Amino acid sequence: MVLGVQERISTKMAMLSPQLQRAAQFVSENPEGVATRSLRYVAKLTGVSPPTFTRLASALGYEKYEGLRESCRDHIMKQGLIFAAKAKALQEQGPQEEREGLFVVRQAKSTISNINQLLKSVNPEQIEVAAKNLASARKVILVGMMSSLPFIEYMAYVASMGYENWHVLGRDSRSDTSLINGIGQADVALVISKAPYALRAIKAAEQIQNRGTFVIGITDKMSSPLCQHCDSIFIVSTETPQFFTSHAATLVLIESLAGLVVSYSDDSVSQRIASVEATGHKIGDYFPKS
Amino acid sequence: MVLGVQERISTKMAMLSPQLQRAAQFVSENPEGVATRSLRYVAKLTGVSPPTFTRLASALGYEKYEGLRESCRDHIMKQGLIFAAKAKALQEQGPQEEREGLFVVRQAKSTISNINQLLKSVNPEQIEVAAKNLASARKVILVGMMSSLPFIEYMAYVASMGYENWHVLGRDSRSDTSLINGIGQADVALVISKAPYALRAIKAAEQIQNRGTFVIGITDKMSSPLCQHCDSIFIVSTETPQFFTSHAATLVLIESLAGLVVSYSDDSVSQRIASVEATGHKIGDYFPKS
DNA sequence: AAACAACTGTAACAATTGTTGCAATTTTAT
DNA sequence: ATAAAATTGCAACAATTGTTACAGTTGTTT
Repeated sequence: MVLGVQERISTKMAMLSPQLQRAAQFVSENPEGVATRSLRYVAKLTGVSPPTFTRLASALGYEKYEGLRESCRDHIMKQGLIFAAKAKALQEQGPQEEREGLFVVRQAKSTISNINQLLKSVNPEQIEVAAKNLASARKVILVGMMSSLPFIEYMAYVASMGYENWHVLGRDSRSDTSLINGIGQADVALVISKAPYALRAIKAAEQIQNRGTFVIGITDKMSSPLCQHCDSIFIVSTETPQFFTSHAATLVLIESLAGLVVSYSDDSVSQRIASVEATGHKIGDYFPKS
Repeated sequence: MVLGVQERISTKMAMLSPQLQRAAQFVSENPEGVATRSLRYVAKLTGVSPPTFTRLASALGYEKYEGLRESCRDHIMKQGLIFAAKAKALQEQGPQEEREGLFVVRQAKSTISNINQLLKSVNPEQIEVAAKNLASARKVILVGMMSSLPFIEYMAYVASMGYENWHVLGRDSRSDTSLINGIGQADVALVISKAPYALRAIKAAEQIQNRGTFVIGITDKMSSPLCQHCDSIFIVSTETPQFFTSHAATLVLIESLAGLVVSYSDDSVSQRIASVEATGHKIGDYFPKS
């Protein structure tokens, strides 16, 4: 079988010179451009000299540049065919269709619809207020169990780059009690709970609120037991035609919150974020030069 | 508004000379060909002399042949944007981009665009194959560090309801080594790594692949260092206008994968999922009557 | 520190491109 | 039937294309 452009690039990318990598990345991201425009034009667009692309072609195992271009043509033709099938699938949308290949399309569709619903139902001001609260809190408690825990941990990870006072509750039960005992009115909690609602998350929200702490909740329905223990509640749908529920729309809200929190913080926070990443590079946590 | 190729052809087709009609028909049926190949090549394919196409261009109201070609390029690009039409509905939100209250909207917009790109670029068959591999693997190793870890853990959580042979690598470094040593050709690994790429994730993928294990990768660019250590790679964009990157589109892919894996499993798996949840209710993990 | 190899842009190149003038052919009008 | 008009392909053209040899630069090794 003949290899496609993308395969060739992903295999050989590592052993290419800097400029060739730059060219390769462009080809990988704009195969239509390579297929439809001239070498010189593409070179100018990439900010690389024309010969670089001739060299890239032979580095990828093509005899001439025309070979690479031919591969790009193939790529867009194939994509067009696959795409036609996807588009048709999207139109059909009949519930009788159990075709497995269109799984992603269905998932994507329901996610987009969930996101739209989030936008319609949510009050921008409410997000602002929540973000301001989180940014100015003495301590932030993040609560999430079961399927919600990963998203709480994602939030914690993002926050950990800029803040040191964000804590996750739910990782292990022993430390949880002491954490709850230490909080008060100056603190803020963010709780995520989706059906089926983890009892511990609801109980935790209740206890935290009883201590006078401001509780922000993210759940899936107004009828969720979480609602009654929150000072600010966000409803995000998790509906899918699939077996499992989808948390993608929730993630959009979380990412928005995280972004806003940073924007409400002092410069010291953004500086800390930058330095954390720089340190990571120095220590060798990250892959060099990307 | 500027007219497209197809419109121009359909309006003027009747008043064209025989040869020009022949050429026009070809253009109408193969706009990709016109966009990607040379005039002379297209002429030979159509069985018409080269000048005919130059004349067709001016007959259709283009200044030069390049104008016609440019129109064909547009036509190709448009195809990829059918899904993006959905996103257009969001843009009616207005151009007051600077307002902070629209943070969610911007986040939502870029997420939807990322999802669209996922649909465009991903091959349904490839997902099917990956899911089948995961479903039939002796052992599944999940790898993710830094910001990707929460999503790996989410996948692990979902899988844990139906399978017992899924393991997360990266929670602590000690158990990792022994885990890697125990794997072989019958196993499958799923690795997620986004820029900045965690060195440990890349190294892990490398080691795992060296042991003959099938490696499925999810990353953000073809130029990612993860690519070269994967047997199957998915590219999902994380672009946002914001400071942080967005993992929402990645989550859509993960959720699709998870759903497909279950659909490829025996009934025993779905039964197990049901019983796990039932047990959870009995033990009191979950909030009653939901 | 010197010698080496690898990388990359400049400039000249041969090939190929799109275009146009012209002549041969067909069509239309008288 | 004849002339005029329109259509079409051939061939020569200028422009642009992809390629290659060369030289300056870089970073590496001895």
